[in-house]
Amino acid sequence: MQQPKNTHRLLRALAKQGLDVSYDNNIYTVRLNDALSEQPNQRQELPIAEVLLPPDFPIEGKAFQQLARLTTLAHPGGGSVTRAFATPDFHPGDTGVAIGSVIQTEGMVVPAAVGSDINCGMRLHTIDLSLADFLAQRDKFVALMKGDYLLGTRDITMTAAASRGMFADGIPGWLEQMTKQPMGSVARSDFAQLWQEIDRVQFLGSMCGNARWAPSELTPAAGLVRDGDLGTVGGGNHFVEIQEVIEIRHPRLAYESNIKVGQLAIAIHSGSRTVGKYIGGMWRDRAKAAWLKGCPFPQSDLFSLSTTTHPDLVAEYLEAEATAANYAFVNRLILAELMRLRLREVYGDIAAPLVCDLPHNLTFPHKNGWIVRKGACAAAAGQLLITPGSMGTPSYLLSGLGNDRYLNSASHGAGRSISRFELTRAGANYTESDLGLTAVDCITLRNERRIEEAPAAYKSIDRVIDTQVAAGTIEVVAKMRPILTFKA
DNA sequence: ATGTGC
Repeated sequence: MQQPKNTHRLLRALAKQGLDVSYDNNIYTVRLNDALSEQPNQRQELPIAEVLLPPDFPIEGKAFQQLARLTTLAHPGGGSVTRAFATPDFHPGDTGVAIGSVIQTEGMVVPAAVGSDINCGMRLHTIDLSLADFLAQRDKFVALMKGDYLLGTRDITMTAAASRGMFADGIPGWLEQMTKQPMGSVARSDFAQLWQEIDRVQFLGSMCGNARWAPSELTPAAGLVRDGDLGTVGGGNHFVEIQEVIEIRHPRLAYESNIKVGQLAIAIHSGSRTVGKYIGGMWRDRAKAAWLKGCPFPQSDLFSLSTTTHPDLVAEYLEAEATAANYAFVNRLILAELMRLRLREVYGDIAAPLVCDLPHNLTFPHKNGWIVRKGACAAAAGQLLITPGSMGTPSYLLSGLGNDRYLNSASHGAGRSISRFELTRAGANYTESDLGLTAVDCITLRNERRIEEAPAAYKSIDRVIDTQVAAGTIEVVAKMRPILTFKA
């Protein structure tokens, strides 16, 4: 495929900034000139970043710049990025890391690359309920959900032992204590079913028992803990949604997950809320404080921790990250549970089994080092993953193909094309129909949130998926359309 | 991402 003419000028502009970008068959290859590298003159050959992007997608210079910088990170005491890749939904990030970046590291971890939104991820359940039956009592359901999600009347109370179990061992640690002593909004949950569903939570096993590190502020020694964050979706592109399966493309995998055309589903996009912000922020600062004296700071402010010079801090960071990740796994479980309990209240004793739950913002162990996925899913062979569209557009259930060239990774969303700032700045006069909002059934208390996340602010999810199918990183299992969205 | 912010 030829590089389109309109990108020529942009590529030349990037070259002037020190970025050499070449294009071939949907793949942009990015190199940094030595002057812009984080380690000028220190490394013979810098790793190359590849970006999987359809030729007609807008090239965002800032995102390319951020990816290139991330790719050249190295620790003066040992450790470096060895490979990098970006998914088609990649776009600039606020903290110097483009969303959709994937880096492979050896001998170091990069807390600031994971950032605050530790274990942001997706969860999908099917619901045994027809669309007609759902819509018949939609308003009653919405009224109940407004209480849970938007007005904060939910009650997430647990023993200190359950809270400690959650941080240390995630869902199993929390369930063990909650099964003994059910309380709060989830007391009526079917705990036997929650135990059975644990196997469908991806990567949870690597977290269990790894989170020995938890700040005492988060883990009271005794008494009852009333958690204000658990069971809340959070802002930005986070949501809870009722969807309808509209297309099956992989019948066997769909069948194995109880997915049929016309099937309703619950999709949840949320993370570790303020716990991740607290732990991510703390470790960004700790990595900076531990930087070797006399060594120049990285221009990007992305400080790594080296296993050569600070093995104890690397281990402690991974434990801290697991602490927040476990919190996020339980948060998504509780969000699903609140939804499931409300559905049962309105529609009777309907089943809503878990299909999968997966992180897309985390440090994953890989060979002798790690793969950091910042807004990207693991896509090992046969692994289910979800790429949600923007508000009002379809989501995809996918299966990984284990494509090592692209670091076994896939997109986590459609990718923003218009910034939140641009959409809400004074003088911006977008109408609801300009933004594609008129046909979206979204329940939220603040209309600015709908505008910031409008369909028109995002790239085409269909193109994002098609590009990856063509590249051989994923196959499509099913496609879902949104029926009803809840946002904070 | 974050009860957002120098």
